[in-house]
Amino acid sequence: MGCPMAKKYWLMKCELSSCSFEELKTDRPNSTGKWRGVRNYQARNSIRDDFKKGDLVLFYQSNCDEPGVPGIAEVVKAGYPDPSAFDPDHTYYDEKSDPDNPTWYSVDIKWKRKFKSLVSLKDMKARKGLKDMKVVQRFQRLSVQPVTKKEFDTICKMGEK
DNA sequence: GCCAACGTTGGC
DNA sequence: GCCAACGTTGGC
Repeated sequence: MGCPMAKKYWLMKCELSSCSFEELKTDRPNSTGKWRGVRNYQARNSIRDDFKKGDLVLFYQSNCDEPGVPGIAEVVKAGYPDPSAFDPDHTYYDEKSDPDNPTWYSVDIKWKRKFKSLVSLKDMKARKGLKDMKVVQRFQRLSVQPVTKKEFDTICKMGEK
């Protein structure tokens, strides 16, 4: 364990229709959104094991005219069981998830900063230093992806232009 | 709205 | 435990 307090960086995808970056800021108590309904094991593992309070998140919007990253959010609460999996009335209910040994996990993220301009997927693809990012690769559907500090910084710089 | 990729499901 | 079928994702 070299540096246990080191911040981690993430990219989280969200469909524009279900939660825009603006909504996170203005429509959520304390500008904090509860990330529910992740039903993918790889993403689950990241959320359960690797997310830490204070980690920074690139908020990526998919399924819209201009897919891209409008800004940054911060992890405020990490790796707790996803309550929606235990609620039979909820869209994301999963009868196989046991409250004593939950299958699915949640994370809370807080709106932090909006870029001057959207960093679009197109721009990210055009940038050589970002070509290893999962999100620029075609058919990469994983909704929670780790990002390096360098990639994170590059995107911040692009957004502040 | 098309369609490629890929995760999940379920029959065997 | 293989693998075909099916559903979902998401850029275009």
